[in-house]
Amino acid sequence: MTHCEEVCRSAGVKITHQRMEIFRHVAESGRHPDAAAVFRGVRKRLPTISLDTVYRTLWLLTDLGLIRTLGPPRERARFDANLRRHHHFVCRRCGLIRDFYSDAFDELQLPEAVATIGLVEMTHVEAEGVCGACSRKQQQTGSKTPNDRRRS
Amino acid sequence: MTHCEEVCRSAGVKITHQRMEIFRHVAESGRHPDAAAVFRGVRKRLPTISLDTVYRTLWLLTDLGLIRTLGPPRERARFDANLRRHHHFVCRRCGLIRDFYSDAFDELQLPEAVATIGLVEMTHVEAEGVCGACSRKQQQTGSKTPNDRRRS
DNA sequence: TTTAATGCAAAAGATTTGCAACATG
DNA sequence: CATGTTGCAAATCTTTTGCATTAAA
Repeated sequence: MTHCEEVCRSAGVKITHQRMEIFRHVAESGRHPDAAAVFRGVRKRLPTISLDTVYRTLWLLTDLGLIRTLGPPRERARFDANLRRHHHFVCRRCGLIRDFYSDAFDELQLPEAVATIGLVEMTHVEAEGVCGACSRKQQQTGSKTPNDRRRS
Repeated sequence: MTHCEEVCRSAGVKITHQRMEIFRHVAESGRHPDAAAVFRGVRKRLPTISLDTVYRTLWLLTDLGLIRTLGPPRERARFDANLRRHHHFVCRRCGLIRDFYSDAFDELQLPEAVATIGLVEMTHVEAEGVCGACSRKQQQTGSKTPNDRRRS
């Protein structure tokens, strides 16, 4: 939080109420919100904030290195203020992402073949599955035809 | 390809020209195209195909288990016809995704803490970096102000 | 021929941009 | 007070849906 202010100051970027609340929301919610989720959260404290300010600020904080994005660039981004090395659990049903840690994973050696694709800057493990909440909720209502399942 | 036809047939799903071309494009392009990319590719052979057919078909093929999606659900999906267990290299600049294989990664043991989050169905490693093409192209033009970098 | 699938057009979402009003330093 | 930032509205882009037409079985 203070770190955020320092970085902004030394980058010559103004410290506004909006920016601080947006950073705080990403940092405090252990979740990995997308822009819309940040907007909903921040609006509770700053009811007049606009969605475009949220977008602009999230990308600004990313450029300042205060937060990072998850997933490939140019896609609906999720933001993460956890800069420690970590790994992700991703829920297939609801998209929830939670961090976890593993020294073993941190020490993984990439196969040489990867070097031919590009220069790897970091690696992390994605564990896909169904989160507790989702597996409690939907106990498989039994969809017969394939199309039933499309984008709930 | 024939496998695709068999699965469609036994699911009572009609085998159309569009469906076969869409599957072929995802399967043959080693890339992991999103819907728009599939549309562009398939349009070369089927100039009258519509984007919504591409969307509907991609989700249908996913439901049939013929392809799978990458990334969290409900977000701009990328599709992958490689059903072998594999891992991904993701380019930070252009979003390119390439598969690679590693027995060591396949044998990873998850820390127990993950079990409290949810039920893991599979894990894979994401290696982030810059692909060959991108590192050749942009040799850092030297952006000073942070905002220069926003969504190239 | 019957039913499912397609293509079109419009609707619904998500994200970005131009500009006048406003707040920070 | 000067400039960078915000909020609004409109523009773009992505994805989904309703419906008449077409094609597969």
